[in-house]
Amino acid sequence: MKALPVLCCGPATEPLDSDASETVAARFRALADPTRVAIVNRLASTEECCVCDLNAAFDLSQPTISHHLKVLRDAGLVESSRRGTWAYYRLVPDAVRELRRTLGG
Amino acid sequence: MKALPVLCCGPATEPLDSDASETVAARFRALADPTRVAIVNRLASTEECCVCDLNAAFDLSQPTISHHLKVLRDAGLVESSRRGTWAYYRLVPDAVRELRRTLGG
DNA sequence: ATAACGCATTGATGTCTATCGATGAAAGGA
DNA sequence: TCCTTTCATCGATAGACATCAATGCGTTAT
Repeated sequence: MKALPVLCCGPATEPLDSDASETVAARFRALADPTRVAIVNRLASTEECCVCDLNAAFDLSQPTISHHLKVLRDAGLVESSRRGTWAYYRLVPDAVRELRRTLGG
Repeated sequence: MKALPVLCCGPATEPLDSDASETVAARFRALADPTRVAIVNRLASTEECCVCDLNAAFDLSQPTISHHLKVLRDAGLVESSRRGTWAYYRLVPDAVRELRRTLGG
């Protein structure tokens, strides 16, 4: 999981090389699906959430939710920990902040 | 081109309905490609740019660049105007700000 | 020990998308 | 008028992705 350039689209932005563009695009790609946006949205106001709740909240199969969580994990936007049988997911606020900062401001 | 919800991922975020999630995801999807990130990056520091310059700057065919510009236009992130034979593209700073705000202020 | 539950992974499938060559449309120049 | 340039659109294709059923694995309950 590579570090994000400071700016991509804000005023006074420095030119990105193609590698940096790919890194930024990869981060946005993680949020380019409505289900993942909804998952992140839920985690943003829930502190912590077990997968079973997400499975219940979305009208999608359990493997599909698991897939989306993996995409978000690989992007560094969420992190998880197992406690007993359950897996709990949390948002990584720094990752969101970093992404916001990339948009300038 | 729908309006973006105020927040999707910031602290104290309100729950998004599935329609709002799709709207947010669509905006991110426009930036989910390295070429489009690079185009937006270039426009962010160039004020205005004709398509011919973009064609020269990227190692991609002219139809491909044109396709990416259409995606960015449909997302409201850029706008264009023709002057004579040339088409000039500009960033829409408000769209970028709106997207940044969605990530939490 | 065995059944049941929670979650991840695998494999398959249909859809979306990035890319290109070919073509079209509009404008300018010879 | 005809040719050239600039850009958009069309049609085709290969690769990526969202989705599900089936399966595997670890944990808890009976």
